[in-house]
Amino acid sequence: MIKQTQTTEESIKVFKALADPIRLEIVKYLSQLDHEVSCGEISQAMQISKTSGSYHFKILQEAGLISVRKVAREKYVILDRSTFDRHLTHFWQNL
Amino acid sequence: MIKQTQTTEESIKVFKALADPIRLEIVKYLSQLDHEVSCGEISQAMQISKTSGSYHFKILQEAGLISVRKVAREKYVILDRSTFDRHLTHFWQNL
DNA sequence: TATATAGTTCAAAAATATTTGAACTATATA
DNA sequence: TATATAGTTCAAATATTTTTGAACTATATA
Repeated sequence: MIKQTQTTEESIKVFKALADPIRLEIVKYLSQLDHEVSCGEISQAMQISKTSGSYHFKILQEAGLISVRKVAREKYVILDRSTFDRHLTHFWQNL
Repeated sequence: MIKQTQTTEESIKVFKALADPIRLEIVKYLSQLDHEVSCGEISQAMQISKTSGSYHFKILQEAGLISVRKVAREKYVILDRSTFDRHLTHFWQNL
């Protein structure tokens, strides 16, 4: 049993990040693939501009919902499920 | 095992509703008491005006996170835990 | 070297969300 | 009946979020 701490601020960031249709679709897409995917591939799949993609990835990353690996020109993202667990799955425990 | 359906729109409403410090505090307060509480009592505990309270309760209600019972002049609210379960606790199952 | 590709940054515009106070409805009580 | 209480509604002001395109950095490739 692991003791969790999280500030209200962190939770707000997570809920804000999930409170947008594009970002929720990105999460759904990543959860189905369940491996690293490049930002370009995701932007294409979501039909959004790269500028818009860049904005939304930043918000997801700052909420801790995705983690990011830079490989040369490209950026690969993957879900960080521990953050979902902490804030969603174990919502009542950590409130 | 119960089959769940939920639209993206519903999920967005829930996450938006939780993406605000006042509303998250209201949820925390209600979860600790775990029984019906009047809007007035909550507004007082949160130190917000009744107008602001009214606004936030509406958003929580429209997201399905609280249910409401009107008794004469007063309005009593209580958490609807099934909505939290559907959208948070069982996030991955229902995505 | 020249050109293409992946992604970022910036500022302006547009869209949404929140706060505020005044006026309101409905019910309770002196 | 007069007054107080609980909560709603409205519109204006403010704050925050999202979109957009142009200019940019860094890397790859012809």
